[in-house]
Order: sequence, then C-alpha cells, then structure tokens
Amino acid sequence: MKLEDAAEPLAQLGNPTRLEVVRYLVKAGPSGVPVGSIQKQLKSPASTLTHHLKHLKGVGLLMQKREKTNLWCSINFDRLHEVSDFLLEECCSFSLRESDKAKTERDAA
Amino acid sequence: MKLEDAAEPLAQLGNPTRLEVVRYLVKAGPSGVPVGSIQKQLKSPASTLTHHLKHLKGVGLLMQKREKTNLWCSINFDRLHEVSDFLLEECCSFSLRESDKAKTERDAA
DNA sequence: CTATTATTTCGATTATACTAGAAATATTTA
DNA sequence: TAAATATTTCTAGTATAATCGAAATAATAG
Repeated sequence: MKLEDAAEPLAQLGNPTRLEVVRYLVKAGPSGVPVGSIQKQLKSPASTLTHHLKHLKGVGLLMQKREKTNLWCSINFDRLHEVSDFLLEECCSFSLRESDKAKTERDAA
Repeated sequence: MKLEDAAEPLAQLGNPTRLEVVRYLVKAGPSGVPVGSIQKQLKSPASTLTHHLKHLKGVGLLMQKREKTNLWCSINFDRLHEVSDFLLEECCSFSLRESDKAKTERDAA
C-alpha cells in the first residue's frame, strides 16, 4: 500500500465518531448492522451519521447492502487490514534495519 | 489503548505531508534527523513544516532534542506501535470471534 | 558583538470538516 | 393508495486545518 493511499483512510479513522462506528462494525462482524443500529448505539443524529458513513465508504472501509427497509453496513476487513499493515510496516521497518545493523556490527567485531 | 487516545494520532497520521514526515523519520531511525533535513527531503516551506511537526509532537509521535543549532527529530516508535496495535486489535478482533463461532458450530454438530 | 544558520512565531488567506434540523426520498406493510 | 419506517439530501452555521511569506528568535562561530 502506497503512502498516498494510506493517508486518506487514516484521516477518516482519525475522527472519533467514525472510529467508534468502525469499532462497532468490527464487533458486528461480516454480516454487519443496519444504519439505524449504529445510530442508536452512538446516539448520533441520522444526518450526521450518514455523513460519516459516506466518508468511510469513500475510502473503502465500509460496505453497504440494502435489504428491505434497512441498509446494512459492514466493515471491509481487508481494507482495514491494509491500513494497519501499512502502519506496522512503517513502524517496524527500522527494527528490521536495526537487527541488520547489529548483525553487521557483530560480524565486524 | 483507548479509542479516544487512538483517534488523535490517527488523524495526525492522516495528513499526507505528516505521514511522509513519519515515514522519513522511521527510516532515519532512533537517532533522528534535524528539521532542516526533513525540509529538504519534503521540499516543504519551513513554517509549514514546523506546523506539522508541532502536531506530531502534540500527539506524542515525535520527539525533539536540541544539539548545537540543529533540532533533531525522531519518531516515538513505542507510540507509533501503540497506534498500529490499536488498529490491528480492531480489525482482527472479529476473526478471533469467528474462529470461536466456527468451533462452537463444529461442537454443536 | 556581529554574522550566520536553523527554526519558530505571527498573521492572514483559503480550504475543508463537523454538526444537525428540516424536508425529501425510498421501501415496505396494511 | 396511504401510512409507517429508514435513510438521505439539502442547507447553513460554526469550527478547525492547511498554507506560507515575512519578521522574529535561538544558537553558535568568528
């Protein structure tokens, strides 16, 4: 995953309300929950919630599927994984290099 | 790490310029680099960069240490790890529960 | 003390994000 | 078709963020 592609999802996850939505959807699992359930859970006005869901959908973190009157929302686990992987690569890339350096130093001694 | 504590660092990482700063600092390792090096690398105006560094410092992702005329910046690896761990917990928590559910279903059969 | 280099603060501009009520739309049920 | 429920769009106010030049400050070297 490229930096430019990681920045947007990270920014979206950086909003407390949206992060709560994500946490709630992760707990809900692949089947997801209707918008209304999220609304009740977060006690958020419907229009505000719609706004946030649009953002999450926009960066591919959210999937939606209509069934009867309800719109079911679920997390795109793959996408969320990509983002966390990106961060993990970023913050662990030095540790790896450090190990190499340590090895190099041992070899030199 | 609590959701409220994760949202702010995530938001800061969500800015492309700051994410580049972070990536550059990760590559630089624990010793870090002076502000001026980041400035040259990113070709960012000094005042803009200062602004972004202040943000990263504000959420504990950046550490600074003066030495002669230079101000050396380095990543707080622990903090960055905390953030990526938070995301990882979020996106993996279901997989775990799914395994449990699958086991439960097998047991029931 | 002066000059030099590094970095920050100030200030102003412009852009983007958050919030939420009211009205509109969509979908199902009676 | 009418009523009920779920969700979205519209709209607008308010707040926060990004940008960067110019001037100010900090730290050292000569």
